[in-house]
Amino acid sequence: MSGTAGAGLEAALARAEAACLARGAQLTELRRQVLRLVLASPQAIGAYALLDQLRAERPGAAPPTVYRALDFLLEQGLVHKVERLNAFIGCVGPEAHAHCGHGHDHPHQFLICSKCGATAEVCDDRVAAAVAEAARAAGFAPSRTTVEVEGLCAACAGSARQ
Amino acid sequence: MSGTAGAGLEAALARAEAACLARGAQLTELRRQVLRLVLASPQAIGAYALLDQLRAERPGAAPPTVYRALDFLLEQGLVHKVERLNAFIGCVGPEAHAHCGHGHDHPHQFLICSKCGATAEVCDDRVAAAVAEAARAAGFAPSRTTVEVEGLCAACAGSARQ
DNA sequence: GCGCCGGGCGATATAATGTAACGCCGCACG
DNA sequence: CGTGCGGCGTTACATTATATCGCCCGGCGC
Repeated sequence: MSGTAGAGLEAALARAEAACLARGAQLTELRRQVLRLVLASPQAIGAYALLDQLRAERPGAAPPTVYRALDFLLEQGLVHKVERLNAFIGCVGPEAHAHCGHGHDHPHQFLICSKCGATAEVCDDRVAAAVAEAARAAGFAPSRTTVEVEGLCAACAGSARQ
Repeated sequence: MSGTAGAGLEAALARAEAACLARGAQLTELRRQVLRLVLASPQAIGAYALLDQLRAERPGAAPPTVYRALDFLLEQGLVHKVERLNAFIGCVGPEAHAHCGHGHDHPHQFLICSKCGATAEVCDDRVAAAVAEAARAAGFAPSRTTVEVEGLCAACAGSARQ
């Protein structure tokens, strides 16, 4: 369900490069490698799984190596963290959201399948609006919002009698 | 902001007891102790902080001690986990929500103040509905939902220039 | 009574996730 | 040059969570 296939991956990396360039941020080789791994993963991937894969290209890699790269990618909105899974997932692409009027810090929600583990990112403005309004009603000034829904994805719900 | 004060704490424990009884679950002494500590905390509290406090009454306590109790309390809906903080917070009370038509697995959202750390639980049906609808639109069958908003609470936003 | 069984828990060990701190290196800038 | 700063290697450590084994105790059937 997730995971950016083949050529799409290269395109996504190119877009990421451009986005960073436009903002004066440097997508270094290490960061690009980590981003590639995250994007290539069909599911949300943990930092240490990422680390294992990274070591194929970069034998000396240690936890800080991958966490620093992830921090950068998170700041740039190129990946998101799925809190419920303590795992990371590539963002569909900030510019993919540009068309709906959002910047690189766009609102997003996750749908996490408890059966197959697939995690889909959706971008529903009504959810974002409802959350923002509920917060304001409580006198709260929101900065960042996490919405994660666990359940059964269409494929799993359809293909299985439980 | 959070934290069930004095007499309210005892009342909440009594209600928890009754809720468990009604469902055939046993609120043992250990579980009651842990619940009391969670409810008494003014903020969301980590498992290990809980463990430290628990050891005052129960010197031999170890991580599994507190995690097992927390698992039970989570299942019973007596506490919630705040994923962004890896911490736990007492539920306002399932029956406090009974009046708005929800069971012990009621929808809820958290407002987490980045300045003072206070975490407030709110229960907004419009948010829940928007999330449920967005999920259904994607062919997704939701079971459990996490909504956590980080930002500035009314007190911190009001009292501070920054 | 006696034995069995299951839940709750003590206790030890270990896994998984995340950070702090130090220092090197390369590069831009004066 | 020298100076500063960002990126990264490296070591050590902190924090969060789980696996496993085994005891005890209470209920239940015989």
